[in-house]
Amino acid sequence: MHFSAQQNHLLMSLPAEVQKRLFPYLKPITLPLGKVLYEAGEIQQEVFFPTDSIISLLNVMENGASAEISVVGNEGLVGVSLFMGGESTPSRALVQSAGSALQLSALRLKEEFDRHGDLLLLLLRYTQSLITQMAQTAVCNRHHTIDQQLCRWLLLSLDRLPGNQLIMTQELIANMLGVRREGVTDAAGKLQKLGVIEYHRGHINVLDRPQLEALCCECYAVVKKETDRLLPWHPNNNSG
Amino acid sequence: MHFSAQQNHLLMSLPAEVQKRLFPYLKPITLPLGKVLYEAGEIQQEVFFPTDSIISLLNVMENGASAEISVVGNEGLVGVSLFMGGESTPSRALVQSAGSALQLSALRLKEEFDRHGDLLLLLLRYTQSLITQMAQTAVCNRHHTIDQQLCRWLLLSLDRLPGNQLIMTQELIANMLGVRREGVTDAAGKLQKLGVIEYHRGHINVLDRPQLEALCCECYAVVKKETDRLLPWHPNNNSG
DNA sequence: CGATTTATGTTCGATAGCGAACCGACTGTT
DNA sequence: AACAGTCGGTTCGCTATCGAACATAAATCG
Repeated sequence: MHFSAQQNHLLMSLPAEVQKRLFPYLKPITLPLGKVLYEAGEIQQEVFFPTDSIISLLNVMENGASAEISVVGNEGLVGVSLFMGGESTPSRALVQSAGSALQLSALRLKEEFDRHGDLLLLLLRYTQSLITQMAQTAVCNRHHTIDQQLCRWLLLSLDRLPGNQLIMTQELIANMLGVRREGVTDAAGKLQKLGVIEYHRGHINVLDRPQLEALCCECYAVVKKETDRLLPWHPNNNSG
Repeated sequence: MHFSAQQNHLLMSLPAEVQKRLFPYLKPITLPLGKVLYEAGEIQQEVFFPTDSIISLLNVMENGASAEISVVGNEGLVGVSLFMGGESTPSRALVQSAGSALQLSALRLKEEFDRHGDLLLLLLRYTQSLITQMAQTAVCNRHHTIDQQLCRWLLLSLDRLPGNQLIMTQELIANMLGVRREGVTDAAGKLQKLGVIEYHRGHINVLDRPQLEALCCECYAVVKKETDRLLPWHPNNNSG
């Protein structure tokens, strides 16, 4: 295995045979914060398997207001519309946490997908977990306070990061949640007073994850439970 | 063709060969308002192709509050998790407008799906259009007023109905949108004053659809445009 | 027919979040 | 060391929506 220790769960779940075919075409890339992997409506030429980066899928409105509809980390891939058949989507994919990813051309992905083997089954299940996340985001946007949503968002990010620190300003979080920056300042202030997090100029440390989960709405748990069900993470432990 | 004139677009788009295989197994059923096609988390045994009914996919929260995440009419099918691989989903499918549908057993659907032919391609594209709808619902919930959302909801329903009338109380609409009934009363009252709609105890008549579209947020158009792109509706006009 | 249920209308106060403006403090640069 | 830019904190008034309670009229049913 010639890639870094931080790997992508989807890729690692595949049988050795599929890996052998795909891995030569995976191109490691680094993704800086804020990079746009694809714009709404743009024909996508590649998919991206994050390894230690986090990508947000955002819907952007005419007036520029935005809202995150799902998050992708090393449990998934960016670009499902390629194999779903649409080739593009009305959302934007934005790097939310800098890091690395493995890039694969649309051509190679489809070649393997069209073999109708393990990759197809895996990617369809992954897509269903994305659907779950979007649906729950819709509900959360309707019913929950900024405070709760911030907790959800922190937990989703934390799950996709190695440590307890996020590099993320309140302004950026506000864009993701589709709320004002002041609203995030307020919510984050409360969490800091409670000792749940600690932050300083774009660095957020989560100090008490259990309490964060307690303060969160049910949406995080619903998504997590369903994702774990759909994608029980068992690396295909082939050493070859 | 031995079914009623009102047909399902997905089924009609399939090549004659696939239709020949599937149609013998389609079971016509009638769906009364309020019927639950499946409950959250329940293993699904059938999929449903609405012909002149409308089904809402709802996420229901612990406290009973709900929100519609997408709508399915004769352009689609209910039960994507069957072929996506999850077998169940955390949402509920509820009959929003009484009518008919064609029911197909999971077994038969999967049999055809696993041939990796036209049905697979079609259903994946349809699933992508569902994803679009959910994503836009999330954004709409975040950024738009009840007034705008009611317009969106009316348009989505109208597109899936033959005439201009909806059988639907304000209470039920409120459940779909995840808002209070009073909010819907208010919004509907405004639309009636403007002469856009006319309603009376559970019956809503849309009088001025162009104006309804003008009052609506962009979300309706985004979803419609993308759905038309993904599923250009060309019936396979075989007379056999 | 009268009684009950259902659908809609109205009001009241409370509150979450918005938009705009402004400040101060920290950071990195030259 | 001075500066500009970034990040976070605070304030004000405003509006959409909520929660609750109650009113009215139409539909349904005994």
